[in-house]
Amino acid sequence: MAGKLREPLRDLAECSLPAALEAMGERWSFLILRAAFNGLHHFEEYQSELGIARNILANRLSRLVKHGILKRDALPEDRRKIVYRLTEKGEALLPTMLALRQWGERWETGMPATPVLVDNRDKRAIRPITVTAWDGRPLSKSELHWALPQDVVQDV
Amino acid sequence: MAGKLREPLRDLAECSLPAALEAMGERWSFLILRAAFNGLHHFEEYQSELGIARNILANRLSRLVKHGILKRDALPEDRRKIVYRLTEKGEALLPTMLALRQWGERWETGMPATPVLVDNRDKRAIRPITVTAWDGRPLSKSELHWALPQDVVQDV
DNA sequence: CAATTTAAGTTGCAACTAGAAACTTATAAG
DNA sequence: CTTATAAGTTTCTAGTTGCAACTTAAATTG
Repeated sequence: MAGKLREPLRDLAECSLPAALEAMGERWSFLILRAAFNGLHHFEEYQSELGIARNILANRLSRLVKHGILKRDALPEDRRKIVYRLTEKGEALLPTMLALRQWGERWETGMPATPVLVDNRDKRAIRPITVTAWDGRPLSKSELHWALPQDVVQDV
Repeated sequence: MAGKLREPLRDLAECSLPAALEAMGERWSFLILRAAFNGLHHFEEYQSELGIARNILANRLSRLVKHGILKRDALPEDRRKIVYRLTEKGEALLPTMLALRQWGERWETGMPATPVLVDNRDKRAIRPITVTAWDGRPLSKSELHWALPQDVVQDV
């Protein structure tokens, strides 16, 4: 049975992927989030940098805020200026965003990553996002199978 | 400068993330891909399992085929039956899909993963998808910064 | 082999969503 | 107190989604 990569799915709808997509919305949400990871904070910055329509941007920002991915605050020194900042929940999307970007690099654009994300300690680029074993080994599809939680060896 | 997670972006449009999203399309494409990872292969399987409209399904499948994420073949023994199978490029989306699903588990549904992906060798669940250092250490946001490729210590 | 069933789509049409551009509102600066 | 700026909202058109019914080609049944 090992090596067969088929999830024993009861109900595809009862899964966290649709829930995640519900929160993210779609295409523009990913691009807004990416811009947020890159330090953009203001409506006009997103608008001019992404070239998104203002109404769609307003809609997506409020959706992301509603889902707790971004938080919205007016600056005390100039209350016209609204700062959008990633919450902890929003920052937790970094692996997803990087995985998707790396896939695009490898399979769509063929471009090497630039700029790259670097580990402060050893000053080396991060390792590509992969599925890894408990001990850190990268795993390929043939080394994996799906199982129910109760059938899995528990962490220590 | 360390600890500042801001990508020095020249042009947000020249990035692999939009390219990846262009290939994926949107919400339904993720859900179709997920179903494909779970061993679904036929039009009617996707249709009844996902509850997607037939025209949208046809549209998304042909988009995924056009982008080389799925391949489409008629079975020799019954040429009515079309099999959609993940290509190597499609399988390369597994880390992205898992990362997004894990995020949904942690931050949206709160449900523990079930079923889980297991390493054939040690029979343990895979480690959550994270950003990892060259040597396999998981890295948090504060341990990372963006840099240009030429400024990064090269692999060996 | 004609009549029926099945798998995989298409087509038609109403409802919804995206997008460009002009307009509004609240605050701040001169 | 007039003008400028940031962040939206409105309006209107064009495109997309989704349901239901229809088509097409291949297989199965009588």
